[in-house]
Amino acid sequence: MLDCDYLKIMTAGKKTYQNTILDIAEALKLSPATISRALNNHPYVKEKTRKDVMEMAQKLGYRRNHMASGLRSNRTNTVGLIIPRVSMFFHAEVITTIQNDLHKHGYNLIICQSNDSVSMERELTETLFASRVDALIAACTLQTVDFSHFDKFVEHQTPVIFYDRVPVDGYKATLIKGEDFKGAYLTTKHLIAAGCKRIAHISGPLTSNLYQDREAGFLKAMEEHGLPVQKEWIFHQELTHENAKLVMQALFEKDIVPDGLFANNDTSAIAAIEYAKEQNIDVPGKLKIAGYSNDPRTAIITPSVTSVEQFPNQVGKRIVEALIELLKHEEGGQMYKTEAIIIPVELITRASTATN
Amino acid sequence: MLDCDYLKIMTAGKKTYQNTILDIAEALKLSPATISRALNNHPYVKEKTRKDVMEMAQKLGYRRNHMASGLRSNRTNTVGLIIPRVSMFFHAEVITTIQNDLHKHGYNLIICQSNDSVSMERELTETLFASRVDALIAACTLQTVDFSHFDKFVEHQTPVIFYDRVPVDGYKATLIKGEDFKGAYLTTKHLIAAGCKRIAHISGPLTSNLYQDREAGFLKAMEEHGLPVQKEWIFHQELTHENAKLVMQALFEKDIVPDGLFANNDTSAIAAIEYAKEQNIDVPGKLKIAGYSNDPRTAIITPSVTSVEQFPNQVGKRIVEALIELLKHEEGGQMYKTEAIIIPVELITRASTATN
DNA sequence: GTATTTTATGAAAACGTTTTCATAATCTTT
DNA sequence: AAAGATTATGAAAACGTTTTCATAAAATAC
Repeated sequence: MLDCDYLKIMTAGKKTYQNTILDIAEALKLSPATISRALNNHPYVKEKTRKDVMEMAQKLGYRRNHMASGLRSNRTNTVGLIIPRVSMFFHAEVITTIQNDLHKHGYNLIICQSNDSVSMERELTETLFASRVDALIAACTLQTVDFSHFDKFVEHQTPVIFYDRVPVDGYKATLIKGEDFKGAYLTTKHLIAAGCKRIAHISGPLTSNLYQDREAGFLKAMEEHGLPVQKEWIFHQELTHENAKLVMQALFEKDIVPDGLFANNDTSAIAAIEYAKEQNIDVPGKLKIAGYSNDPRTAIITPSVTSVEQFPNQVGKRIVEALIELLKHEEGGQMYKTEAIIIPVELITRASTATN
Repeated sequence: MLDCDYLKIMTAGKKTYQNTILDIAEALKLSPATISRALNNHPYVKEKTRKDVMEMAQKLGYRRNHMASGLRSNRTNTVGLIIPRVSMFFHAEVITTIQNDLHKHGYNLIICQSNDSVSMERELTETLFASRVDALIAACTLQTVDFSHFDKFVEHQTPVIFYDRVPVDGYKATLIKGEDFKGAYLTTKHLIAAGCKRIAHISGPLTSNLYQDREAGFLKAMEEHGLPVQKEWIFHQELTHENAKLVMQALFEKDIVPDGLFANNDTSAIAAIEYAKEQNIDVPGKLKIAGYSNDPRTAIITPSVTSVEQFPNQVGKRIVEALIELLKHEEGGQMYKTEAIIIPVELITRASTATN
């Protein structure tokens, strides 16, 4: 008869076959406290004990109950993420990196989509707060101007990181943004250098800092070159395929038509290319087109589209870096970085803006 | 002096300003049990009481602690998801729907990426199991042939749903798959009908049921039309851009070249189109090309690429439907659907396979 | 060899809910 | 009006950890 009393635990007629810390304690004639310490690499536990515990845990197929431990220790090892939509190229890439990097540090990621609805975004902050996430990452809705639904996290000392679409400086959260002014400035200058004199601009809603900054960049470049800006050639709208087509129609049924177009996302730029093809408008001969985000489609369409690379993987990487640092010195340490983290952009020039 | 004793709770010098069920109980002179029942819409609670509780909860900014409730009730209202990569078009779309639909039913989604590594996939099952997810959704690695790391969920009565890349029938889990045989069969027939006689086939690793089924569909169509299948024109490989280009080089440096290509994903098909452009091979004149998945890029490239639509949103929708049903009659009910759910496919024909 | 520090363990409380059991209050039925 | 059924509430245990406090054992210092 072997001394495998503990095996009874596994086969006992309990409703659940889940082994707990108490089962390990019983099997080894130790207290639950010691088991917990051993499993958590607490310094005050004998090497031999730790080894025994680890082995027994393995043997019993023990798995820590995250809810119990989270309840007691007030940590969940879970980070929440709120984004408009998973399936946008830029965001999909950012998420990929965030999830991979967080996993390396032992954190889970709960992903929630606002579908670009402010009320949904608001609701999701409730859900994630109730889930007691250790930190929150958010790319807000374009319509989000009031950020008060994030206040509860700040008050509760939970780090919040905004990226892409961020609140104004001064909010007690970490901000990670791209060089939107510069991206737009470079693109516009590039169009001008390629010979464009009458440049139209498809922008997003000005409720978002993103498009404010880009428009400023656009205007700066135009101004520097003494080019007139026509108010009715700047469009503020949701950046969809359909809207972009409508804009093109409106623009090209007039007598004076633009010879350059700076669209604020690639979907719009692609729609413009398609319209030009349909109407036999020569791109880049008669009209040069640039987009934003360097979506893979820009490289594939004919003509390929000049766009601004935003390095989504860099964004994701920096987000996790910042987060881990903030989570390290919890209690006491700053819950946010005082200055925004800026991710550089790069203009990728392609056929749609070529000269000759 | 107003009777707002309960306000003290909010401002008391506690370390955390989190209000609990006990605070509501105290404020209303009720027991925590009643509060809990009121909040959970338990039938045995007076209408007036429920109203009072709701109001006070609102007033105190109460938010349920998911960990505490999960610990006690053994439910987390969280579903785990394991996929190869978030940023693949098909998966991004599936996730979008899953997350949105699950949220409607009050479930959170923890998304994990295996990066197509079997060992990572194995590790993630551990993590998600320890998190006590109420259910698991998985799209496995192409190399996953042993599914034993999912056994713990099955044994623990936790529903598991596989999609896209699934284990053989008979595993105690719900299976959701596309009509892979049919998709490949239709595509091949279409190529043949368009006049192709020498069709090459870029397949994935045969470790996955996906590519087994598709290859069977391809072979069936070829056989039906009495076309010879050349072993060396069937390639089993990781479906990357680079690999596809290599295949094209290999194929077109021979004397006898194919006049049709059926690629098992769109990335490969697009790579083939690019190669053809570089080498001035007329598509669809000299070579007709078809892909799989109906990635947005297929519609945009010139020539646009024939592909197979898999309806990712349908897939996501059906996954959640099945899940909710399984979770409803927990305890006792089946933990899986005995027969696989099949999502139809549709061949989208485009310029790359057009005749004359 | 005693006093002190350091290391190692255990007992018990705590985390915030849910749920069982008991009981009180109310409503039906006779 | 008594008996039974139903509705409404409370007390207390439970979920599986972590952590505080106390104390025992070992190591170090005097």
